[in-house]
Amino acid sequence: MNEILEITKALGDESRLRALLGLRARELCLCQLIELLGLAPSTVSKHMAQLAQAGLVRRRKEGRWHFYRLAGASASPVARAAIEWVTEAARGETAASVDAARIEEIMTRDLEELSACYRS
Amino acid sequence: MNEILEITKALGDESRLRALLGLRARELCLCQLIELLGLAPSTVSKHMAQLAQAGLVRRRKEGRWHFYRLAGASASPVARAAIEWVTEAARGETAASVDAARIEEIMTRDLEELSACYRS
DNA sequence: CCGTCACTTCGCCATGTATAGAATCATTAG
DNA sequence: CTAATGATTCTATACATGGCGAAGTGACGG
Repeated sequence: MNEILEITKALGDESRLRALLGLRARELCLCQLIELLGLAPSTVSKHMAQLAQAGLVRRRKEGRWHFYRLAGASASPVARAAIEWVTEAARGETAASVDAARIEEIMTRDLEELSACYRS
Repeated sequence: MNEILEITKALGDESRLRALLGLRARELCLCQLIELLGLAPSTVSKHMAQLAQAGLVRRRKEGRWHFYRLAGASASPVARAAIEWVTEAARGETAASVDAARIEEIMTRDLEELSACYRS
C-alpha cells in the first residue's frame, strides 16, 4: 500500500507529471527540467527527489550536472507498470506534445546557458 | 493531462485507495464503506464522489441505499488501465488483504445495522 | 586551498485538502 | 401529507503540500 501511495502521490501533481513525461524520450539535466517547468530550482529539485523516492526516476551525477531518467528496467514491477500506464495514458495528449516540442528546443541550447537560471 | 491528474489525485489518498480496492470483489453500499474506513459519513461520501468524478467508480441508487462499484467496462481506457494497474499492484498487499477480510465480516451484517452510524 | 557553479536542503508562507458536524436533500414508510 | 432514514452538501478547522529564497553541499577550475 505504501509503495502504491508513494507512486500515486508522486504522479498526482501537474509539475511532477510533466517532468516525468518529459523524460520519456531522453534523460534530462535538472536545469533543463527547470527551463521546461518554469519553476524555481529548489522546487524542481524537490519534485525530482519525490519522483526518485517513489522509484519512478533515477539520478545520475556527471560532474556538477545531475541527470534524471525514467527508472525503466531498474524499477520495481509496480513502479514500472505505473510508468507504462502514465506514458500510455499521455499518448496523444496535446499538453504533453507541447512539452515534448519545448524539450526539443531546449536540447538545442547549452547546459551552460540554461543553468544561468541560478545566476539571475 | 487533466484526466490523468484527476485519476492520480483520486488514487493519491490512502482512504480513497482502500475504498477502491474494497470494491474489487463486489459493489458496496456507502454505509459499508463507512464501516470499512472508520470515517464520518460526509467524509466517505466526498471521497467516493471524487473517485466517481475521476471515472474510476460508478454509483447505483437502490431506494435509500447508494451502491458503489468499479467502473470496469464503462470506464475510459485510461481509467480502466489505472484500475488494472492499481488492482494488480495491490495483489499480495497485506493491508489490502486485511481490508478484504474485514469486508467479508461486514457482509455478514445487515445494512440496517451498519447504517446505525447515522444515528449514533 | 579558494572561489565558482550546479544542485540540494532548510525555513517560511500561501494554498489545498482531509476531516467532522450541521443543515439539507431524496426516498420510503406510515 | 408527515416522519424517519440514508446520503449529500455546506461550513469550519487542522494539517499537508507546493512554492520561493537563503543557506549549505559537493565537484571542478584556478
